[in-house]
Amino acid sequence: MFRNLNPAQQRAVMHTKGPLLVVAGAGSGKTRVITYRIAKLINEEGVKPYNILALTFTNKASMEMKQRIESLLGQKSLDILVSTFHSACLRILRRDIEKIGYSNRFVIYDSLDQIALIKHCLDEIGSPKEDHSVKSIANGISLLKTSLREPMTKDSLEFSNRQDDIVNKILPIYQKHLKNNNALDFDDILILTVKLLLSNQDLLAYYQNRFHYILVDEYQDTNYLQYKFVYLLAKAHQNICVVGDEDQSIYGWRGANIDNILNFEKSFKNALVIKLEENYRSTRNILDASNNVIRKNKQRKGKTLFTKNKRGNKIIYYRAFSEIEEGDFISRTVKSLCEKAKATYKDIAVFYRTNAQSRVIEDSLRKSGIAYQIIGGLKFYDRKEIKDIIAYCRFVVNSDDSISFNRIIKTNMHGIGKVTMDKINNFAMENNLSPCQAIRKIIEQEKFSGSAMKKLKKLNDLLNKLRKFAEENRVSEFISFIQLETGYIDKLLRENSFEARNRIENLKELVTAAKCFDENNLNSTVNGFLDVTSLASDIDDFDEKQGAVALMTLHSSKGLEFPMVFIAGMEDKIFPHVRSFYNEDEMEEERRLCYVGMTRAKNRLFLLNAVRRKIYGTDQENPSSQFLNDIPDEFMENVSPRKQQVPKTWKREFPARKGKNPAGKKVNHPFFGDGIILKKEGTKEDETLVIFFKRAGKKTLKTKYANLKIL
DNA sequence: GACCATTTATTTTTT
DNA sequence: ATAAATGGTC
Repeated sequence: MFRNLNPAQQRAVMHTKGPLLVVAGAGSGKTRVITYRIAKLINEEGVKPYNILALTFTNKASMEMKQRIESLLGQKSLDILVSTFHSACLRILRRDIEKIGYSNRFVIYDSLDQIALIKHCLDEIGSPKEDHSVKSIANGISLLKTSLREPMTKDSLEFSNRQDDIVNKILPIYQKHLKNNNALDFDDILILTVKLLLSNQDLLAYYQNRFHYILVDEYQDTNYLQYKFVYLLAKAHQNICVVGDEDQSIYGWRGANIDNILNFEKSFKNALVIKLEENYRSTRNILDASNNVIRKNKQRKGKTLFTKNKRGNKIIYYRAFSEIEEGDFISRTVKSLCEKAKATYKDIAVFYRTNAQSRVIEDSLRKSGIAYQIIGGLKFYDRKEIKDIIAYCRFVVNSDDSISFNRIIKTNMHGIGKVTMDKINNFAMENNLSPCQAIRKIIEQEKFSGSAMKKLKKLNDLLNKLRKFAEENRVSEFISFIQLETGYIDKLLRENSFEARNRIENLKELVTAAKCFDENNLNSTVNGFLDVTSLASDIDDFDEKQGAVALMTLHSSKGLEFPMVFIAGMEDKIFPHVRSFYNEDEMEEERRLCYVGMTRAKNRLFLLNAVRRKIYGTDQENPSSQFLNDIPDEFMENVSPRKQQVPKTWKREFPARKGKNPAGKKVNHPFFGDGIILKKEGTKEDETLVIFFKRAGKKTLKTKYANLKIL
């Protein structure tokens, strides 16, 4: 059975007892090792499938793993729990969250709900919103929560009491509101699970005993909480196998902790480390070029992949004049690949650094009549119309959920506006009531004047009607009922625009998804459906069987492979992204991202960029990506229209004139916009400028990198 | 409360 | 360029 494994893979499969770290390079047969190892546990060691837990990050990865295991083991495999971290934790919480003082009817707030809640918090403390970007606060909150260490052992979540920054100030208020709304954000799902296990030894023992063998995929992307969760479960039996590759860690900005994999041997004593360094995916040219790129990083355990595959074609480098021409090159090449290299659309993928880049490429593909499929971007469950309907669902399940209630009001279908809404919210806050209780009270006491009262009563009746219907019908029927009964569909029909019709299609799709859920779950509940929708993402249903070129960000490409890959926008400031230039760790992460992108390609790789490109409406000229400089000529062929000089370093459009004080000069920065120089510090290489930007405020920048234009 | 004009902020985002 | 959020008027 294990003949078709190489020696390293065999060792990984055979080591079934005790901690094991498999450092699996790109395309080194990682999935094969995982599935064979599970097969060995069950077929040869007599381990019950029920005692095995396999953790992944995405639903797609877990579905794929399920399929691979099933094709190897058949029926037996169905009892293995193959799940994402979040859905595994969610199961645990739904069962036992009451043990730590929460109701198990909690709802899950996604990133958009989180933003709405943070805005509410900012209002509450009277902090002017323009001082801070809500998104960056959300990011800060998540980073703080996922790296949280001590508070989990305490009774309440206590966070750093430093009041000097907005994140620390907002966090306790934010947590208070989550609790009041009986809602958890994504991070809470992990935090509270760990907290639950820490505070209930019996429960912990139960799960330790249940999951005697644990396997974690993409271990390099775990954050502190996920590490803690795995550590707790595996602590007793130590049968923990993690698979990962530090060179493919690209979610550091979301709190993924690369140290988890770098320090695995410290966390689990006597761990065996096996490196899988033979690549079965890419041609030698592609692999060698990728190795040259990743070699520059310092934060590595260090490994060099090799392959017995043939050398293959050289990587193609094309420097276009504009982003439009870059797109046209892709279209042209896709066509010729399909004609000459007998490729089909589904063999081809285009990666880019930011979602905004996809539009130009789409335009070009569409013009050329090439079918394409975009992965990522606006998620299905993030669409306005979907969120609106889901808000009704949530509120029916959990009437403490003020975010959903606010959303229902904002659908503008109940004739209740900002004034009435504020009154309700204030009344609720003053009397410490949930919005639902507040309405009931207001109606009882006839608190408002005629028309507002009437509308409120009507809304209350509607909500009661929905509640009743939900109890007596299946989820899909309920979703359909909401769409009709609230007048949501009617309103869209009346609009009669292209956009409205599109929204109606999406709402139908939602009903279909619910039907699917009903069919798969005999006792389907609204709450169960909400859990699925909360944890769903778009890459989950990416189907490579469709005959279409796949377009996605480099981040989304992780874990996938394609015979032919284009990476567009390989320019400094685009990729590596401008925000990484001031931080070495972030620059290393960009480099890993480049490595991930390149190693997706099996046969052909095309690296593209443009001399000029329109960004946010203005033209920008960027030198080609510094990562390209690390690919030796022997692996890459330049087919650009004209030999073009590729500046090795950034153009210094603002040379520091000797002795002259630049203070007071007006300058323009490509990212921060217009500003005025306040003062100069340091000299030569270390020279920095303190600049006040109209939009971005005071910034300190290195002259060398800032790429300023004098105005 | 609806509508239009103005302002603002735009990395990546497995869950 | 562009979409979303905010602000002002009717």
